[in-house]
Amino acid sequence: MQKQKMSGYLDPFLELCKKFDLKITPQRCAIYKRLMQAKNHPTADQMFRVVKREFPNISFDTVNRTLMTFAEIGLVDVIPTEGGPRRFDPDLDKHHHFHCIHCGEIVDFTNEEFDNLGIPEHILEDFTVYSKRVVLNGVCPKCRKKKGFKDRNNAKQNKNT
Amino acid sequence: MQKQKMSGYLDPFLELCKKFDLKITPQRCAIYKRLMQAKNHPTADQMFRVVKREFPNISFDTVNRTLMTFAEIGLVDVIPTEGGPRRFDPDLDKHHHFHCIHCGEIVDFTNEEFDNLGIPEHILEDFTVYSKRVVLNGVCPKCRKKKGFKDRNNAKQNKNT
DNA sequence: GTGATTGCAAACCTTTTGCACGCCA
DNA sequence: TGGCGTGCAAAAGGTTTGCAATCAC
Repeated sequence: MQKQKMSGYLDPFLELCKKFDLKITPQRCAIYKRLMQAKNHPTADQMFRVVKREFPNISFDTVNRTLMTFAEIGLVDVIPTEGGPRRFDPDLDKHHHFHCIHCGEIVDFTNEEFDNLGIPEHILEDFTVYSKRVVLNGVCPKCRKKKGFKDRNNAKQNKNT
Repeated sequence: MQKQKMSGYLDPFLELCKKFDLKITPQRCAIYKRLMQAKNHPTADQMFRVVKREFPNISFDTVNRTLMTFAEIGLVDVIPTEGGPRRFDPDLDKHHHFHCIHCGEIVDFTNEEFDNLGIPEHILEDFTVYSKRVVLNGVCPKCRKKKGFKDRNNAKQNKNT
């Protein structure tokens, strides 16, 4: 009966599995379920810890491999990061990223102007484009407030005062 | 005399070092020099191999740490990647990235419309923005041509024919 | 002279790979 | 039943850290 109650939100997942000839396993279902609830671009390890709570026997590899599989079939996005562990983005709606070069945090934001950007013709001729995103780099509010924060554009401010 | 000949292109680098109280070491100069000649977003390891040719004693760590230092002072960009080694972008001019989800290649392109995008007011209020970049995700021409390439939007195309 | 920088080595973290067993279709 | 998927373990790859020696200022 659990299965029937859950079938609703699992539908798009089941469909996609069928489409790509992926077997429907309890592990994959659990990972999908938690993924849809996830906020803030979880890493494979974070997902592992969450899923492990209701699926104690699951291995990290399964979670990691499953997430990669999900990425391949377009169920999640893999977020480019600057060196740290891979991050997955379950939010497939249009949104953009602000990346803090200080703490590494990635903050989502939405913006219609960015959404409506056209993709240049000469790109479309040669490339198949799946997604488009504006990425801002800088310093987030939290880091800006930190004592001793050195603004890149204001180096040696102390010396010049 | 070598030093005098080279002082020209090193000038902006020397200035920046002074600005941030960084000591000017032969290692840093060599890395900077090669970095400015680099194409295609080198990794720390690639930079290490190149610099090593004219500076056989240099260690990987020095190259890696120096590149991170350069990134901190805004001399290079760190390119977000999806899992592989960190990549550095010495091209600070406005440009945008196409990322191939198949081979991982990052292709630069320029686009005026993208360059002229404004940054939303509500972002500017809370965040300090250093750079803005449009990132496209998809499949590059090389991968598209590969035999057996599966279009994400056309799974099971063989079965449906 | 002094503190930043370098080179070396080990530690650490994450991802990848190989393989036997088990489960879904 | 057959083959994909899982779990375990080891390996690989890349980055970070600690420290002593060295070098720029």
